[in-house]
Amino acid sequence: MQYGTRGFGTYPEVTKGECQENRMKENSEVFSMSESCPIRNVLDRFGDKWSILVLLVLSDEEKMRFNELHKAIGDISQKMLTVTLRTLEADGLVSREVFPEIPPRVEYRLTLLGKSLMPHIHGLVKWAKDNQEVIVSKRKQYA
Amino acid sequence: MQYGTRGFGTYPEVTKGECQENRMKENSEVFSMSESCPIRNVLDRFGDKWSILVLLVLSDEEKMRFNELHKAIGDISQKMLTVTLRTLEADGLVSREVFPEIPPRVEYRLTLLGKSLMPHIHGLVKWAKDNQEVIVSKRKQYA
DNA sequence: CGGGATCCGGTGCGATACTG
DNA sequence: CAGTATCGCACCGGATCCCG
Repeated sequence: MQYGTRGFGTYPEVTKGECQENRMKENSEVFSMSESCPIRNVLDRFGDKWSILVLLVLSDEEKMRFNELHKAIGDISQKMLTVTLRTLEADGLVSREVFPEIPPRVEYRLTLLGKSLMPHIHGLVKWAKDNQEVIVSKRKQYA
Repeated sequence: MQYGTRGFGTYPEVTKGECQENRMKENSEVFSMSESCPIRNVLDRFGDKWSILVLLVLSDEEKMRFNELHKAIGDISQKMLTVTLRTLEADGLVSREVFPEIPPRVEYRLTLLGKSLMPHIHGLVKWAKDNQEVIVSKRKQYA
């Protein structure tokens, strides 16, 4: 996540099909547009292990504390929860509010940007629910 | 991908919020439902580096050969393209048709199941296109 | 052409311990 | 409570070689 250019960033090229900037003749080399390729940006962001899960959990509580998130997800380490939340914060998907109390309290919630993403995530999740049995059985019968 | 239970599989628990099977009182231990948790299944499947990209490329050509895919994506290694295609095939999202010719020809295309997933992927991609500039700038201004 | 097999480095991520 | 710091390793994925 926080390493290098973070995952996909290492791979500068884009797909011909979707990143239309460089639909040239049909030249040999597709050249780098990594920063501006939205596909790579999505995949980079959500290809990691926990982001979507954190977003999902946040999305049906609206405002959660660190340990609430931790318990809700169950098997994420503190480290990865922290890292994931920081990344989501950096991307503007999640807001982090610190209350100067003792003991400390920190509240996380989705930003508007974050909320605007959720329908698509939920779409995926719904699809997954509808089709997981088929997929699991297909996978089994696949030698 | 092909290791162990493949990525997310290693982490058996589920989220309380979405995998409703185990909304118990509020007991300490959420216990394993990995096989039946659709969220984990989605994330497991698409959390990898290339699956979505391959699906996207396939989705706007309908029928592609191995090397076409390879060129279209540009920076994927043969190995990962093979592995990704095999996984997608095992899951029933992509079909693989071998023509017994010389030189050999193999055609990949989305299955109906695969096609049914694409709207959601495209939703994500559209969101990414619409919001990437905001995100990139947010990330920069984030110390 | 469309892969499979093997080797191997970088890193994602968990476990553990410590702090304000 | 909400983290940070350090350590270690599995595993992801690229490079290379081979094969029908």
